[in-house]
Amino acid sequence: MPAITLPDGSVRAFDGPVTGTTVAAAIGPGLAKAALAMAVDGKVVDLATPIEQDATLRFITRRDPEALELIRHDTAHVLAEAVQELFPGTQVTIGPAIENGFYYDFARNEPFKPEDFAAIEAKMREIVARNAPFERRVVSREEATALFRAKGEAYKVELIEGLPADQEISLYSQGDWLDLCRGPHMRGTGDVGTAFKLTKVAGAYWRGDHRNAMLSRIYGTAWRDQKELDAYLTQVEEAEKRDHRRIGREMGLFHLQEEAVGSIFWHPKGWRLYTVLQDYMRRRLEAAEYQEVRTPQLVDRKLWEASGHWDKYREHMFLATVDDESEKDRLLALKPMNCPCHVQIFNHGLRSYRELPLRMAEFGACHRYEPSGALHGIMRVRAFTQDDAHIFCTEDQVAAETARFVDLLASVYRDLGFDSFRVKFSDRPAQRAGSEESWDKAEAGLKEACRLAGVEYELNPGEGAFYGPKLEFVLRDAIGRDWQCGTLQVDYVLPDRLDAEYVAEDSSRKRPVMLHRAILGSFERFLGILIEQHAGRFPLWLAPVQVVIATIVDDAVPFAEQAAEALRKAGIRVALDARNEKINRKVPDHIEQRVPVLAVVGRREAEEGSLVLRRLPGREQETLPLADAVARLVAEAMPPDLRVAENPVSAA
RNA sequence: GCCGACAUAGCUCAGCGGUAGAGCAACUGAUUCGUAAUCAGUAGGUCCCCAGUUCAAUCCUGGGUGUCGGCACCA
Repeated sequence: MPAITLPDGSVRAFDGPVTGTTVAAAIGPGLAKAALAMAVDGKVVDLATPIEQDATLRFITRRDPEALELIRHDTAHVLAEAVQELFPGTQVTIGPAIENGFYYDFARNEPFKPEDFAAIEAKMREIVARNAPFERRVVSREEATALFRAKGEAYKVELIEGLPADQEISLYSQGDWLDLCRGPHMRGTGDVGTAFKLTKVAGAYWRGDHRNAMLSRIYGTAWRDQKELDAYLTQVEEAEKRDHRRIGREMGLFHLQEEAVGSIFWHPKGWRLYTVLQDYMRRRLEAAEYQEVRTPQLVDRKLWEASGHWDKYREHMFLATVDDESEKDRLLALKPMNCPCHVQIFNHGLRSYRELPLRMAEFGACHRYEPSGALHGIMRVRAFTQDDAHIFCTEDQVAAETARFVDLLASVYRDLGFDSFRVKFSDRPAQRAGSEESWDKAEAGLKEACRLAGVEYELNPGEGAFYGPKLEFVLRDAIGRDWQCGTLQVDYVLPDRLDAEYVAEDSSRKRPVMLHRAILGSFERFLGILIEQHAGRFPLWLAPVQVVIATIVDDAVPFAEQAAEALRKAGIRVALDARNEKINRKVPDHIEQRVPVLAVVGRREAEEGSLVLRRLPGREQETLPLADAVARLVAEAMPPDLRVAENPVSAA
């Protein structure tokens, strides 16, 4: 006699087990029509699932948040049926709902092509129109295996065999077609609707393992209705407009070419942006009591053998030799990391415990031979510069240094326009250096440090560095994408391998602990993120060109030059546009170039010695005497770390 | 690295088995103009590279390189 509690608190009793379909019908025809699935005691299940005991029940309609996942999952099933109807012999594997859509992986000798989409989508619409009910059936393991084996679905057989012994095996059919699936599903294929679109094909390894067969994956997007689909497609277009590669080209920041794959040619404007960021970081590090160093690019393999890189990461390292008989036995490697070199500086001379914690920073230029398929604009390159530092400290200092670092990192992110970040804790990976005891110690130490620093994290098992556990700091950008930037890694291994030591208070020799840490990660990657975050319209203090002075007539040029000089002397990055073009033309040109401030000078301004300031792409403008304009812009362009506090503490 | 697509002027793109075209940009000239693209003219190409097929290849075939979308990788 189940008593069913509805979201409004009302209770309905039934004589025996009832399905959601029955309950919905009992409540009203409108609901019966709208209910796609239901949440029983919070768990989403098919509407046709019998409810046998007292429960709370909530119906899921198209407007509920859960509907999207159901729609997408069902669309994946419809896709799979369509594909098997059109391309006999294709095997199905898995097809989950994902953010914004779904995919389905198929095993087929010939991969699908985008040209196939039109036919597949047409068939999908046909299947949706059939509105075959999704019917769930629980079968025995043997029955399921035999069924899929008979259909020649080797991957499904493998999936079934991999399921835990106690797991129920369910099949979902839609008309004549059927799939191994956990569910839940909506009532029938008609509930999918028509707001879906196949978006791309891609290869994907079976079970995500590169040693396995390559499957053919079809991606799609699916929404409640056409309006949502259109909105999504528009949003994708907008995201493309922020692509750092596109903006980099449009603003003339950098370029890439095949003679230096994975390395960036920074153009003057791009390099200005880079150095502005670097100058800022340098000030922050100095204020946080780091000492900056610079270490070699080319280092003998001996050091990499000692550090352990030669063993574990040789295939990612660029090697260099000299074509000279006397050098024939020397093999150099471009550094992929800075840490071994920093230990060399630490080791140069006897260190005292009094020097710890010793924070050694370097804007370290590194080279790594990344797989060709991983390269992506300036975000994933083979030559990059880390805002790297290593903190040599005692075990007791790890917690305080972690807290200190997290404070610095949070403040830097805030200054750069990112208000929140997530922290992931990555523990020991399969391939690693160091003893189990040292890993136990390092992991426990870092967790304790997080606790003391008040850092909340999510666990990221098996993703630590080969020498130690790490914290990863993940930023979310303006359009909701996540970027892993900062990192903090605890390392007991490298000091040992490279024999770092200091003289302790009791005059014994002790090993320091090393904390590897970065805030931006790499300048290249971070600048890519920053470009996309701001869509190229940087805050004034970061903009490569802060002000353009645009003239209206030639008579205004001498004063415009004078004004440019005044701004330049005041530290403003200014350019003069004295082209023989109308102001009507200059305005859109500089909007496209994402110049933050346009200063217009016509005959009138030249005569009275003023500037008309206009914040692009806005339309408002104000006229100021030159000196006032300079003062105003200087104040506004001040980097956040140099700004005078809003409410300065008065001197005692 | 793997699967697929793509590579034509600085940029965006069109084109065709008979050695290429537009718009914008560039350059020259005219215009001196008041806030979202002034007018006219000129110049600009190894059609990614290397082979092959063909009387003839930018186009067809094969190989390579790079880029793009995924997958895998990311110390």
